[in-house]
Amino acid sequence: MFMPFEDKKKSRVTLLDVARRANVSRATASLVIRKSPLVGTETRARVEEAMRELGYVYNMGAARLRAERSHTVGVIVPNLTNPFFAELLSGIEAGIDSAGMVVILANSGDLVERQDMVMRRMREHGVDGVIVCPAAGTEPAFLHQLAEWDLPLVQVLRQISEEVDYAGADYAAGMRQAVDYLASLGHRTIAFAVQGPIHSAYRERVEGFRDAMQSRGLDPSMIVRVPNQIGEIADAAHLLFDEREPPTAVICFNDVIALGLSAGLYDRGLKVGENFSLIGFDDVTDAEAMRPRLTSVSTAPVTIGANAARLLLDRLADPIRPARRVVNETILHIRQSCGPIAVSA
Amino acid sequence: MFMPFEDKKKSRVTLLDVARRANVSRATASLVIRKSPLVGTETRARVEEAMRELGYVYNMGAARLRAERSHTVGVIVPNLTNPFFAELLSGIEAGIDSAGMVVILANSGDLVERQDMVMRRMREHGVDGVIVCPAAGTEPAFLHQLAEWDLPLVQVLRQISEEVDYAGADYAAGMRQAVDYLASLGHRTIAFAVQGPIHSAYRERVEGFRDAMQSRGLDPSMIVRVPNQIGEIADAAHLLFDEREPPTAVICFNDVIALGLSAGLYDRGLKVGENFSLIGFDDVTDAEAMRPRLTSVSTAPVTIGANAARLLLDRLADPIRPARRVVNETILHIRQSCGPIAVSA
DNA sequence: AAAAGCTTTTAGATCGATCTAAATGGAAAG
DNA sequence: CTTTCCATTTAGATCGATCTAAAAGCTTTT
Repeated sequence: MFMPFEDKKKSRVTLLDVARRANVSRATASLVIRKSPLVGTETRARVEEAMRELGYVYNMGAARLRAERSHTVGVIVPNLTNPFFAELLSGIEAGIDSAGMVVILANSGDLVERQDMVMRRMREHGVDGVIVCPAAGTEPAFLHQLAEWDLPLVQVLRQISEEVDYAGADYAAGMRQAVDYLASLGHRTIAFAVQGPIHSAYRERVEGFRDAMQSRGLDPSMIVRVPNQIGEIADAAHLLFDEREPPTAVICFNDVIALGLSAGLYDRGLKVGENFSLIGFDDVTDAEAMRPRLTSVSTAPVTIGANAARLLLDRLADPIRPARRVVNETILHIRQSCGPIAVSA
Repeated sequence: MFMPFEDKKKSRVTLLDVARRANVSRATASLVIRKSPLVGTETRARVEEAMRELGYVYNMGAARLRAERSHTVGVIVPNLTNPFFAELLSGIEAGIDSAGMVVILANSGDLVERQDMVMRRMREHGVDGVIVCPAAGTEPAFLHQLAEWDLPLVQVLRQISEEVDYAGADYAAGMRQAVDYLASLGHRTIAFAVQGPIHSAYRERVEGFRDAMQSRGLDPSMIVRVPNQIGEIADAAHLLFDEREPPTAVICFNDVIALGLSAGLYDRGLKVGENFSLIGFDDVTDAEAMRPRLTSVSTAPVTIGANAARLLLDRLADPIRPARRVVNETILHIRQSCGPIAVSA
């Protein structure tokens, strides 16, 4: 807190200053910092005391130069304003932080060129590894390039290459849960409302929907694209009823769509949960606060983030172990936005 | 992309390698990287060519050690799962990124001890400056300490010290806008629903509410605390009606509360916008998707983040200029959640 | 032809840690 | 009393850039 021996305007306190004050060598002081078992108890105490007295601050930059370890992890997300990614980031940050490392954050804007740029920056900053939710359109070559450069890497949420660690959720199973639930309520014509750029998580959800529908003998072709702006989604609800045979239920690609469509259905005088059924995906915190409360497939983004952090830390500990996939189970959180077909008809 | 002369398993390409290949000295190569006007055009081209051929990657860590500049900015937020902070972060990241610097992110969890810890880590990593939304209960001494350490600092959203740069919004004016609007609709008994830890932004809103109410001769004492968990807010709506004289309108501390109370009022059979009026604060993207659409005071978190980034960059350029405050105007975004008192009565 | 004034290039020290390989001191073994 | 062994400690090189101050090439002026 106070630094009696520091000259205010003078340069920072270095390890050498600490060493001198504790009557040891620079090397010994360095060992103390790194908690080496080599130093004697009495010496260690003296050095620690000196550090405190001088208000010493470790210079990570200098250490990194020599030790080739920066205690820094790059995190690249395609979007920060979406609460889903914010929760993901929160999980990653907590995991990385608890390992004594820090997160260097970057936003790719879901653009591969920006992603290239940002990745270069990460390399320049000497990150020990990178957790990336790959921008839509990322080539597998991109990830392999990084592996070539010996940069430990974890993919999160979206999967580009099988040969690289991956943390995500079982979107296809989540879709099956949603379809099964609606089918058990008697629904036969079910729409799927989608949005945004095409990437692996998108395809997994679409294919999960198709498979689940087909395996029950239902028509899986009613896939409707809605606008990306949340305010415009409500006005797109009419798209559902332009179909030959209008659906009695809709599954949404994410909760944002569910929120928007819920408003749009309300505007059309439909009562969600009574004469129309709606299922969201992701189960963000708002789902609980909607009326009717939104039934949603929970993908637990914070947990996925924590898994990604774990994967990266493990990878740093063992760079040659084969690639691993950690796929989180989804949970269908049943609330009030779905009802039996009988009532709808 | 390809590195014909690199030995795969061999150590990284350094500036010296580049210099040798271009037949110049290390110093000249360094000048090229830093875009110094001193080097001749022909030489510059030769060096850049060599960098490309060797697949050279700048080592920021080494540069920082010598130059005392890390091109790194620390950002400390109290919470990442709240979409409001995510949007703020998005604005900060964009601003910092456009200056060619990167963001080191940390989460204080709104705890001063964690904030101390995290701040130490930032210093160890040699950040050039810090943007912090101070944890509730942060002492002014904490910020002054950092100034003492010559660590450029910007406060964002919450204001602890007048002597440190600050970016925020004019919460008090926002409250006045809300109160004035409701008063113009004829409301006389207006409640204020609050939540969360006490900090400057909290106090500014509460005081703004009090002042605005008092200056119109209205009773400003109906301040109700609701739970922090969004799912529990709806059930707390009854608190509003436990008052001696139940309010006809409520202003919410933030949109999360508005969303929750809207649900709670719905559960009680009240029609928001018809026989009860509701105003949110922050105008997050969800406001547009609620039904009825939420009238809310916009605080534009992305803009505040951009302002904070600007302030820090300016401060880095001129460390001795006096502290500045950038306070964003709020805008009352009128939608459908408020109605005239006549209908309510 | 020498001096002066540019522009461009460079050798070598330097930042603050870690690492290697060797030195030191004391206890145990011969 | 010397030798061996173990636990500590250390001097000095090193990481890869930047910085300083001076040198090397050019023109232009005297």
